Amino acid sequence: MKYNFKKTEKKWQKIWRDEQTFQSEDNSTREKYYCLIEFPYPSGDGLHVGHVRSHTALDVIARHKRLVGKNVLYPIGWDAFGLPTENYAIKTGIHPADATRQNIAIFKKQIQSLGISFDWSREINTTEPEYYKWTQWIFLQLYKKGLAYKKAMPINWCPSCKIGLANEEVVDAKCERCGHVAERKNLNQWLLKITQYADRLIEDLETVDYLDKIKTSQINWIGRSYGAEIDFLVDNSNEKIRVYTTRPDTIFGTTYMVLSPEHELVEALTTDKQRKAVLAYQKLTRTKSDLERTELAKEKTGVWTGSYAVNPVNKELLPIWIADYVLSTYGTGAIMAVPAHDERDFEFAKKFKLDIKEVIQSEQGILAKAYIGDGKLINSDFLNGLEVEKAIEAINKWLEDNGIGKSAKNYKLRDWIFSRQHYWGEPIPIVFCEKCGEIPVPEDQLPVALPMVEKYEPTDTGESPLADISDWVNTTCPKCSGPAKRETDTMPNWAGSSWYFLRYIDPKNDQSFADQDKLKYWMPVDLYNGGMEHTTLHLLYSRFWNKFLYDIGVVPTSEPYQSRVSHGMILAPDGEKMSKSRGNVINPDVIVTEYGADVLRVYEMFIGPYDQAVIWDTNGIKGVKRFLDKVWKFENFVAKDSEKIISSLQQTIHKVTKDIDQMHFNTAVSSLMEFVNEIIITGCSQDTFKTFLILLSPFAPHLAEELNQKYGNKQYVCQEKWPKFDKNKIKISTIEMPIMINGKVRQRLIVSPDITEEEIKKLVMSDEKLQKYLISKPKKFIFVSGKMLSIVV
RNA sequence: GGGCGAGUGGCGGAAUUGGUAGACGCGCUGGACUUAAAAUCCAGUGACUGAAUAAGUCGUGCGGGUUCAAUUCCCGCCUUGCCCACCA
Repeated sequence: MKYNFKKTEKKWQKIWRDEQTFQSEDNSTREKYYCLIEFPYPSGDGLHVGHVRSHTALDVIARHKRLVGKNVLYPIGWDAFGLPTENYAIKTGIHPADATRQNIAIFKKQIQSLGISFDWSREINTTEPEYYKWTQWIFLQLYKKGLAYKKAMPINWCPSCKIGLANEEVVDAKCERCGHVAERKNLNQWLLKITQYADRLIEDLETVDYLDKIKTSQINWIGRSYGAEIDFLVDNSNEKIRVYTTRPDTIFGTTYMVLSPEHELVEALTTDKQRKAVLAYQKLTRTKSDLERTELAKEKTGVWTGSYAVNPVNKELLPIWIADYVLSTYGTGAIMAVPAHDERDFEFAKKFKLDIKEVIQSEQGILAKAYIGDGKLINSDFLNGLEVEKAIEAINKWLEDNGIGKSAKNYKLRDWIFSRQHYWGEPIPIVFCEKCGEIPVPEDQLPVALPMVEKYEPTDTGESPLADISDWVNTTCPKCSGPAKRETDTMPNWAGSSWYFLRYIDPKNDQSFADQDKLKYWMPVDLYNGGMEHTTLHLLYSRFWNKFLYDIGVVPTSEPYQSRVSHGMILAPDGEKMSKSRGNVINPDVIVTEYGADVLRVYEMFIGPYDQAVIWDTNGIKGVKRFLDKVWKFENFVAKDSEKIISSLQQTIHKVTKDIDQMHFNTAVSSLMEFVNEIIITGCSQDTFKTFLILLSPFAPHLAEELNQKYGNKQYVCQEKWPKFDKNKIKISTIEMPIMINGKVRQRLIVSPDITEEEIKKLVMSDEKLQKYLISKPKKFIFVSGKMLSIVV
């Protein structure tokens, strides 16, 4: 009888749903296992085969953990605020809330057709007031602790999306969303002080188990460096310039100073003679987009202010320049330039014919390029003869003793720009009162709900569309009850996803974001999977929020995720990224309809190493279908298993268990295939076949359940016990042992696996084929028990 | 320019405390079944020499090295993917 996958898959999905088979227990004495998949953004495009890959992979793990007796939490929800939905609303007039609802319904149906064992009773949605009430609540806690503040600042501005962008959202100087070149614009923005957590975000990585490349990318993004801050007095003036440098040891090599064009001292330091040039340069850099600045990076530009600074160590006069290769947002926005030992300074000095003074001994001629390596200090007075490391210690002490500077550290990480001038996001719960100023909305008035509107178009002024809704904007001050206005900025996409893993633990709680006892039981997340594209930002932001919540005593662990893994992308058959515009998208629904969910699941697990990018191959699906058909049609049952089958079963148990643990799903599937190929030939007992069905069930749950039932098991496969590997049951009577002569395999002998060296030598000496190689006397035997024999003649 | 990773049959890929390279799957070739096709089943399938299921040579990006033995370890290159790029 042919396997009716459509009927069977529907049948089991209904049973699982009706009986709530995969619901996690909150008050359990069993050991917990929390596995988390990044919740999808319910876009209008529907589910992607990439979603299927990661959701299935963690489903295999979740199902396996249940079978070994763990209380598993494997939840799903929707990260539904965001620009695409808002843009869709602008285009079609459909309210974002309606569009979101529709998209979620589609995603949900698609995911459910795959038989993923999510606990649907915990489904969450970041756009529901019951959810974002708590996102706003967390913001208020940050605000209370002084970690949220408003500041006028130049932001990256996308003139196409009409939205402020965080540094992280500017890619190649372009808007991450639409690709339009980003500009600079001054706006009042909310910021979160993530920089205050920079050190802990680096150091606590030692306590978690992430892939090394993920840890590295977190560390690089934070970009901590150690150096010194040094004050340089300005000649004929009371002003002083503070610089940050990682190489204070080279201070005697300073030949000029550079301020960023935006630096606050520029105006005071500019002489009348230079004023015109300086103003022109400032204007030029202001209008330059980031892209132009990047593209022109090779060519250094700058202008002299007309002033000089005094080098504190030797009183030399140093001309003060402004140049846009010095960034206003990093360090102090000013540098001491040491062209002999810094590539950028060298380039600048060459172009403007400034002095180059060598202070580190090197073999190379300094005229060709800057020397940035180690060596002994020269031309540096009291530092002469010291190695770089020692010299840094010495100069730091000198600076401190003389009150001129001190050692310091710096980060590339900036505070997180948290404002967005858009409609479809969480309103920031702050009001502005004419009398009382900036007032947080009291917690009992949360959520500050998004008002229903007809128009979502962002304004050209940069204000949020919410600013146009006077009914909503005008409110009363929670403190004095006088007239007040609401904050009209909304939160970025990253807000709701920064804490969703906590909400799954207690999704219906209306007293707090989650119950403390439940949090203590479930946290931290044991396994977190997501794409590489989120390993810097989302991971950093959510770790920051969790640490903050830990500090105020409302979550039990400092780190939210015990381990983090990432999946590779699925590329289209042409080797390109799947995209609508290329027309090479594979729709998972089509595969499910044609072959069934189990085939799609097993195929995606078999397609290649989980952490690597793979190319979709429609032919590969046929192979998986053949495999599952063979399992369905299997009927070569025998009363008693052969020794060979008993051993093979144990080896398969061992391999599949190990591979699931290590996320080597492709080789787990291939060992299941090998086992089936074997029992088709030799036959196996029904018990052995049932054990095999348990091994298969995480990958092809519907088929495994159906066959399990067919062979009379009342209990579902998903409620069985995972078989235990028993090494003692493996009995191998003979092996093929290769005999190597001078490094080449010349013969293979069938022998017992525990043959001794003496016995195998005897066999070799009497072997006909080997005689011609053994005419000259063997010098050396290397015998690896149970593996091989190597002979040197 | 910097950081991390990857290069194995016609294709996706397997194998690393150094120990039979090419598991498993696709594709391909031949055969069985069929009026025919699809599906299914059986056999074969790294390259080369060879009538050969005799024997042998070569073979894991390229060039060296260590070793009885290297896809695996070391040195030097090439190619390619991803991430970050004026961070003082």
